[in-house]
Amino acid sequence: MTTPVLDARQRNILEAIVECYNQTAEPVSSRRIARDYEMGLSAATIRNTMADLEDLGYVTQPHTSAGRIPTEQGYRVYVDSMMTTEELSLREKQRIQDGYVSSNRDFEEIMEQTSKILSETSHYTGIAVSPELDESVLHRLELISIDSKHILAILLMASGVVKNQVVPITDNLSDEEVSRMSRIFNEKFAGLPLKQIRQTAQLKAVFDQYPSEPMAVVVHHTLSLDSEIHVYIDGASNFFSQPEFGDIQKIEPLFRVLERKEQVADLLSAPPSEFGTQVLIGSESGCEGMEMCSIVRSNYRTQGNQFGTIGVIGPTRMAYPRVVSIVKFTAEVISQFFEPSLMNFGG
Amino acid sequence: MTTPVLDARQRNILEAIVECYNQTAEPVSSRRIARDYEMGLSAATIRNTMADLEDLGYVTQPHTSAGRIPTEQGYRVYVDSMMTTEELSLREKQRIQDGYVSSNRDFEEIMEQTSKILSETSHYTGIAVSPELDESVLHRLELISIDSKHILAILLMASGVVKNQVVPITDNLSDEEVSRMSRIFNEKFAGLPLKQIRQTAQLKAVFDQYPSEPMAVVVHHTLSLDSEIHVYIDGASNFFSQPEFGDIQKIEPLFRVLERKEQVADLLSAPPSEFGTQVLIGSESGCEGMEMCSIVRSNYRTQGNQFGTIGVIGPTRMAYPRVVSIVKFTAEVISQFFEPSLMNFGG
DNA sequence: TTTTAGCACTCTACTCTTCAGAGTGCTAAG
DNA sequence: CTTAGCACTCTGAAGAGTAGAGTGCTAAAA
Repeated sequence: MTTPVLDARQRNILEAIVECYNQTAEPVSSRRIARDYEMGLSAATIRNTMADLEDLGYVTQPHTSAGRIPTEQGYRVYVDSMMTTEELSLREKQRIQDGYVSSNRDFEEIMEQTSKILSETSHYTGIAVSPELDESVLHRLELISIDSKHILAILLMASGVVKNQVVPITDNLSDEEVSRMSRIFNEKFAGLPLKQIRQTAQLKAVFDQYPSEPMAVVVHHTLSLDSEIHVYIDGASNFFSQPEFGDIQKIEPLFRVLERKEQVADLLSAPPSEFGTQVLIGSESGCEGMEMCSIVRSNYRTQGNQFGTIGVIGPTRMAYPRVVSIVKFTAEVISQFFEPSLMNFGG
Repeated sequence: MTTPVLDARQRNILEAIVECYNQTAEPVSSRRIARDYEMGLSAATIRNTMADLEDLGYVTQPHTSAGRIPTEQGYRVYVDSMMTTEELSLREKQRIQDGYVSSNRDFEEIMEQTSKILSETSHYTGIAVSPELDESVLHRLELISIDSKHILAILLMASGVVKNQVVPITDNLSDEEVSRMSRIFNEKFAGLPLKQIRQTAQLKAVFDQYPSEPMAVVVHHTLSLDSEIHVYIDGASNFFSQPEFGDIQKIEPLFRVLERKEQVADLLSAPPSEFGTQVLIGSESGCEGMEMCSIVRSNYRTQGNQFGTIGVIGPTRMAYPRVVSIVKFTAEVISQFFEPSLMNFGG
């Protein structure tokens, strides 16, 4: 399907409709555009053009005698080829960066702060999704003997993330045995992604050098750690301030979706081909309950070349230029946190 | 203020009003009670008693020609002296315990599962609050040298919780120096609650045995770790199913509160004098936005004799007997997870 | 050929009224 | 002390009327 080309006037009027509707949340009338946007055209002329835009599918009328509101298709061309993504002011950039000062650069804390900062600066719902641990590269494993029945396995990931796992053991192992185990493990596996380690570790032959029982237990438990993607959400209740969500029927399905973390993670995670910042408008997300929402998302990079996602969910009637700038800039800020100079222990 | 004593009939009718209202969410009429509850009394007689109950403050009328609904005071006597807390069926107990089978006994995962289980079995909002780390006893500190610029500090808490902290250092420290630092630290501090360690560590004299600079840095960073209480919430959108929350004005303030995790933690955390299971009805919680809600909460015990809280938040019109049983039982199940036989490394 | 003024038409949203139904309080009889 | 009966009150739904906003169309003006 080829999108019909709009002439200059049609573009101007569509842009005016989008911007006016985004401010007021009410259908935009021809008179309003004639009055508020200096086009040198009368309301009647604008009416004609609006009828054209409606035929082309860019705007629609809630009812016969109402103004126009943009369709998803209308928003799509606006986002793709009309809006000018404004650079954030220094003040706002500072504000975003300041949001992180209190944090200890602890991974979880950064994620939490991110969702909060995104929601507070955008006034919509902020979301941060951790990278999939499974794809992440193991830098080193450390084993510590806790007591006669437990070992603590510490996984230092190349990304800077640290994960623990308590491993129950039956035999009492000496400190030497424990450190030998970690040495063997690291010789085999340090530098590989967890996923691959998991696959390889199933081959028993790998451990023929060592009495297989305790080693197998340790490996098994170590690798069975929670590899879930974590999702951090903040500012969901900002939706209550949006007039078009002033109705329970409108807002309930949305909150039901936001409570299913895995679904939110899928929603935010871009197809691997696409990097950078994207906008999903309305039903483009393909998510039931999110038809009235748009998503602005962006990738960040952790050190092990892992990618996580952050984003903002708001009403379709969203301040796109601003939100795109915020999400993009915040993703850059996070990526910096994970840059070698700051967090390197993967020399 | 002494609560007036109710006679048997008044008690029966109050109980009937509470139970009927809890089922229907609509004001209860005298006729309905006469018909549905076998009291051998006519509607007129019940009306008289209802008027008495209203004078005493146990029930109220939304408007002159409507039935009665219980007041907070009415719910209070119901919860305190009328309802019979039913024992959960074996099936339900099983269901709760099964909710944990997939989990690795990892602390965070148990908390997440708990909020989910509470919400799914109660059909209200389930909440789990971790114990305050600050009060928690440190079992042992381990230091691992990561690279020339970073040490990893691992805090093994007596409760079974494990926390990490990456500590940046300036001098390159040998493995022996690192292990000597942890030895000194443990000699001084193992077995003490974090809070006390924090206070003592401020006295420089404590470290006179060791070149104070690197040690001080390590101690400072180690103790500055995120000691926040974590709050896990699930099933908040169950409120949408409650007819009395069918209005944005009713549900918005509630969701605003649920988004402020610290506030939820305060709400759930009982005054230290009270253990066991408690019910907070309506404005008893003293929390703005929660006037239409009740809270059922219970403590669980971690191994270091630390106490966390779990609970359920639902409408004042809540199935109290059932929810109290659920919360109580779930708290017992969690406490078992932390029992020495399963998780001991604090010999 | 394009733009605009004018006008009839349509639809919404608000207000007002009416009316049935539900439930009470009161009174007087059982 | 209990109950039947009845007048009274209040809600909520349904219907009618109205003002206002906005459109589409037509015919004149540029």
